[in-house]
Amino acid sequence: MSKAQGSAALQKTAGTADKREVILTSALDLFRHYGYRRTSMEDIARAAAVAKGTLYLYFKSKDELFEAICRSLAEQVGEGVTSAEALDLPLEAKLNALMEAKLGFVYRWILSSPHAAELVDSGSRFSKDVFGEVHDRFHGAVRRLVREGIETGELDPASLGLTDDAAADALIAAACGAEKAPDEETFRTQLTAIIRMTLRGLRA
Amino acid sequence: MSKAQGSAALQKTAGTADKREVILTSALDLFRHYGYRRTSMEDIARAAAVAKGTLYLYFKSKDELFEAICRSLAEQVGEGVTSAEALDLPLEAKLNALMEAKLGFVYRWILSSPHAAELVDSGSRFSKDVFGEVHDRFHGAVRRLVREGIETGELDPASLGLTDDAAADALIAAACGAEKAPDEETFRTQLTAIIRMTLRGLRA
Amino acid sequence: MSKAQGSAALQKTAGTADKREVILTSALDLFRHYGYRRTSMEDIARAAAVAKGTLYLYFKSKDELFEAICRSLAEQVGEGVTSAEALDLPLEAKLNALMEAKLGFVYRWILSSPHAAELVDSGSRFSKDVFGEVHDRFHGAVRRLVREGIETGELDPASLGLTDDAAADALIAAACGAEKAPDEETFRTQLTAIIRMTLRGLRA
Amino acid sequence: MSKAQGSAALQKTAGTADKREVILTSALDLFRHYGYRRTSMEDIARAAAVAKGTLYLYFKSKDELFEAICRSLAEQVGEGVTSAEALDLPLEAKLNALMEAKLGFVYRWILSSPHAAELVDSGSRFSKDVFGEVHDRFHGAVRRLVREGIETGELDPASLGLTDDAAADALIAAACGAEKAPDEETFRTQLTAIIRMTLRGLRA
DNA sequence: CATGAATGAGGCTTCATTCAT
DNA sequence: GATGAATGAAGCCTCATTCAT
Repeated sequence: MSKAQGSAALQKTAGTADKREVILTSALDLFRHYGYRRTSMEDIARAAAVAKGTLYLYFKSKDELFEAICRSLAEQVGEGVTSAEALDLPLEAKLNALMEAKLGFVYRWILSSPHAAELVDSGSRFSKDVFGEVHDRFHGAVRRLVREGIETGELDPASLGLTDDAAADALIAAACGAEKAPDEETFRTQLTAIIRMTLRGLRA
Repeated sequence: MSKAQGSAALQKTAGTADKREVILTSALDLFRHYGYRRTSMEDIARAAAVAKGTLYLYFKSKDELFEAICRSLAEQVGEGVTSAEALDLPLEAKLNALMEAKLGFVYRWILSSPHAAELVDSGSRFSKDVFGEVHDRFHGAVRRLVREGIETGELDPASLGLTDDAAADALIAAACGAEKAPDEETFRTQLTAIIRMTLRGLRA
Repeated sequence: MSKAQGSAALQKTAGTADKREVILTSALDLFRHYGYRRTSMEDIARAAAVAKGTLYLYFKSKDELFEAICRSLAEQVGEGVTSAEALDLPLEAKLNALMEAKLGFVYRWILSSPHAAELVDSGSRFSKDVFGEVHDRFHGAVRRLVREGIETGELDPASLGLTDDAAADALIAAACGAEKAPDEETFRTQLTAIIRMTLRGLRA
Repeated sequence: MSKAQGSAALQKTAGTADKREVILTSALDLFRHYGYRRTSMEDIARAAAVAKGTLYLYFKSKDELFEAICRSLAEQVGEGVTSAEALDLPLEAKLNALMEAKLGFVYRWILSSPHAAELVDSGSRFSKDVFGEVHDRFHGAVRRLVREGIETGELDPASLGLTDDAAADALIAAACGAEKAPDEETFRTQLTAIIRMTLRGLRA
């Protein structure tokens, strides 16, 4: 009924040019709160303060609307990762920045939702394609960072019986574990702790 | 259509007494393969070789059927954790056993499915309650293990600026990151790597 | 609204075994009165005194329901043609019987409807297949009849510059013109007149 | 999508004065190819290279647009019939000319379309009114022709037990049967054959 | 206990029509 | 006059759930 009346009011003041944006925002909001299944196109239309038919002027179907949301998020994450990659920082700080860029953003926008998992799953049909590029870039950045650490003698995965890449992958996997944190503060605390622990474990 | 004809035939031979079990098994199977949304009560009935109405003799609703599955899984995980806890092993081996008991089982049954996320999400409404107890027990076990390690002088979280419990929580979080592995072998490899890295990081 | 309340009441007394039949009858009735487009599944359900969902237990879609109607009619026409073919009558009488079997039935059930044309067209996607067999049988019967007439010396299409089959085809086409009659009496009168005229024209 | 892009381009060069004509032409084209239901106002607008709203400047509704098409066709048929009526030809030739004027035109523009039936039906609500006048004129012309034939002694419907008008009506009905021909050549062949047969049947 | 035919609310989508620019 | 973004009623279909047998 009045699921998203509040945000509708706020967004109504937005110009008509970016109605598409309003729809995307409203939809993401509802998906995060109620999940993909439980959010009907009617709900989205109401939240965006447009008619149901209007949604179909901007998105061919509910699925495509969802895909557009994902694409938009992926883009933002991508930019964050690229920025972090350009920073000139010591190893641990840079790893933190990279992880924060990737996981932090995703965390704040998606995973903090009670329906995070379903959202990710609903998109699983295409999320490989949508999130693939940014994921690869992130992966590459971490691997490079690890290799640099090895070259400078700061890291030594071999002493743990790990190849360079296996170490990087494990580093990433471990950091991802922080995503399950119940709130953002915990998330950040855990992410830092994990990175510190694992990096120390990899040190020569 | 014939989604689960195969298992239906197999299960038909089961006694009528454990029809409830057959339904649970068939449903889990379908949920894992097709997701919660795309699995209809009709599909489940067919797979379990019973009539649709029969499902409602054993479970009040689709949601409750799903909850029962979760409860059953939680029970099995709980038993595994308890067993692992009772083992008399060195620190790293025991941590591995505990993690394997908790994560490995969940991984094999849920997360390895292409619809893992949706399943986890579908249960999010109540998963706290269902998985809460086993989760707490697991958590307690790891914390105890960490404290033991500190007492024996093997671990020293303080040197990383972490409290005992924060270290245990980060350990768990990091291990959970392995759940995203694409296949079981990778999962096991990464789990081992993560534990080795983090434990070494925590060593005195 | 109350489009077909009347027939609904009548049909409600029918046994549940032939609910499929009730649906078919109700649907044909509505299609004839209101056309395919203007008849909604809801209307049909109401007329058949069943729920909307029930329709889908018997027919996969609106189109398929329509196809089933056509198939049923084709079957009945086919039987009529077969019966007429078996009769032992003089040429003109037999031609009349055949035409009546084919055109008369179609006329009474479909073409008398103000939406006849749309119905035929709606089915055009498959009507070739559905009505094809009966149409061919009818065609063959008329052609055989014409050839017999020629053999007995009663007919002589050649004197009009027509081959045997062209004569038969023209005979059929001419008779079909009667289908446009505004009422059944006119239809029958015209059919008789057309057959008499054309046959006399073909006589030796 | 690009249903009628081609003709759109061609028609774009037309002056704005006869935009109405362009719309009519484009719409008829689409109706013939795709049927009334499957042709949306959007399709028509695109094909006519105007905006959707423009259609409503010239026609109050989709139905009225269709009615205008019918009216335009009726007018052309009417002119054809009037021309044929004025010709000074022997009986059979004149009948052929009249039939060709009426049926041939309709055939070429409507009935040759795969959606003929639906079109005819879509107009059934008002086609009596639209096609009524031309139909009556045609009817009258044929009846007069028959009466002339009787007066000159060329025809003798009474010998078949038919009144003058019944004979004329049956003649028309029979000729209409040719409309179902699959292609124009067959149509013309059958029309000629039907007229020859029936006229010979009516000869004294 | 078991069945499965029946239900009907609810979801997604289309499209004729309107109206502010 | 012309536009095309916006509308919202209406249609088709799915599926969790019920209940008479």
